[in-house]
Amino acid sequence: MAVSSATTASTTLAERILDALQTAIVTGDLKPGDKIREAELARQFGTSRGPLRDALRRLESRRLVTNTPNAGARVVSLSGRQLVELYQVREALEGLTCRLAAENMTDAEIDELSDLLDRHEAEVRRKDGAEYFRQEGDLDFHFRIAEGCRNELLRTALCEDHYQLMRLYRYKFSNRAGRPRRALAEHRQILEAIRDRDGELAELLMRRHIRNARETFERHIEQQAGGTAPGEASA
Amino acid sequence: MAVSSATTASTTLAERILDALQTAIVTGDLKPGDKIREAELARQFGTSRGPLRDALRRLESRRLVTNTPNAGARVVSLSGRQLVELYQVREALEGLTCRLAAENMTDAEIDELSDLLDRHEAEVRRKDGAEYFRQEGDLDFHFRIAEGCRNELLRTALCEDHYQLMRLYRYKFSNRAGRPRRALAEHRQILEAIRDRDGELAELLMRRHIRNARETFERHIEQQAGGTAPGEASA
DNA sequence: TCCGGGAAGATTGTTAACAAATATTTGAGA
DNA sequence: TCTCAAATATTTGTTAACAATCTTCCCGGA
Repeated sequence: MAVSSATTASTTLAERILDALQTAIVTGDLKPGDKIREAELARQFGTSRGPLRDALRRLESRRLVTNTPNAGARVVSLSGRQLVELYQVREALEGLTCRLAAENMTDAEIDELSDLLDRHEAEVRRKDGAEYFRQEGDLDFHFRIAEGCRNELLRTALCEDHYQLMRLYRYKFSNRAGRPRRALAEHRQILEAIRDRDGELAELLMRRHIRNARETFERHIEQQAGGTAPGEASA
Repeated sequence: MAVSSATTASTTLAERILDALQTAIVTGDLKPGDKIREAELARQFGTSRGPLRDALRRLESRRLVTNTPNAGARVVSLSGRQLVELYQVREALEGLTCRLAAENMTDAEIDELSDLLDRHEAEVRRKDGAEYFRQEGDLDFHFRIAEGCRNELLRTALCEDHYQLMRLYRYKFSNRAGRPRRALAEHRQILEAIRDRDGELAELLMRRHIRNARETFERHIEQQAGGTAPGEASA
């Protein structure tokens, strides 16, 4: 999977469980709101509850799991409002990230980013390719930029926290026909600003890109108003 | 202590240890770079290593503790560069926060914020008061705004993560004579923008406020160039 | 039929002992 | 005296059992 970063052979058992659980959540094997029973999962992974609890605490810090004392853990379930909050924060954070990336990425990294967009363009032309793009390709672009910003705090916050949440809810986003193509065009614009080392413009374009995605999402949930908020357990 | 939020009687043992350890780190009982021995601390708290490890994982997610597998945990030790990164992120995050606060704070909250600044002004007039202000008062202002922004994601990121790190390094910041007074003036400006419900201006002023603090800090570490980076174990 | 109380069951929180890895000390050799 | 390696000691990672809490289901009463 392009986005899930390296599957490094983790040294400690808790870390391996963390990776496996995060993948299970993000790919949908565990769905938002699902109860997580420690004993059951521990048996499933062939370990004891200790390392599993350890992994759960880390997932909690990444906001992929919520825990209520003595009552247990569940896969996170965000309301529409919380998803809008996530977009608001992303707009500020990724705007900064993109400006820094324009200043700090190497020429080689920029060339690779360009290649990535070429591949995305080819994939968008095929129907299933558009599906792929919608699901993982878009985030791949953002991943690269976060890696290019040379600010470890930002990179971690985005790649390890925010983007994993976005993956979890990706099937809710950018559903409108034509959005993938438009998103790709926005990516190209951003790339050009980065290539010109125009940090100010890169920030502006990235903010607008995310604002567009948010507005698409807001229209989406407005359409099905009265219905259940996405990902929330039906009340 | 004004800043440390409520000392709620936590339900679970791990949470109580978390609070106690965070306080110990942030107040300086445990210093940056200090090794954390699980057995020793567990004995100190009168518990076993289980809940203590649990608390350590959570502190790790708040970036107050770093952990290397099989080698143990240490109190975080940020380089000058990492502190500048922290300021960069804060500028983006708190700018947004302040704009939202201008739109969403209640009139009552704004009045309380005004009272807080009055108290700070009185304290700045006394020498030791200036000291207090430099240490905790400044952050208190930022705490209130984060609580007023009505975005839970932002509030948590700032109050639970970033501000605690700032407290840890507060003795490194704003050391220049006159900075507390200037910071207080900036706070007043921000408050007025919030009272006018001028989100755009509030964001701009908050960003400038943090940028000023960062530049003060950058001059500070430039002065002692060649010396050890702040908080880093001397090489 | 609906509501509340309480016992039984399941689940999480905590503990202490064991296994594996890392740090430290000791001593031989140059 | 210094360096390197082996052995020892310390520390972290993991496990399984015990305690406390919550959830569920059943039953009696209105």
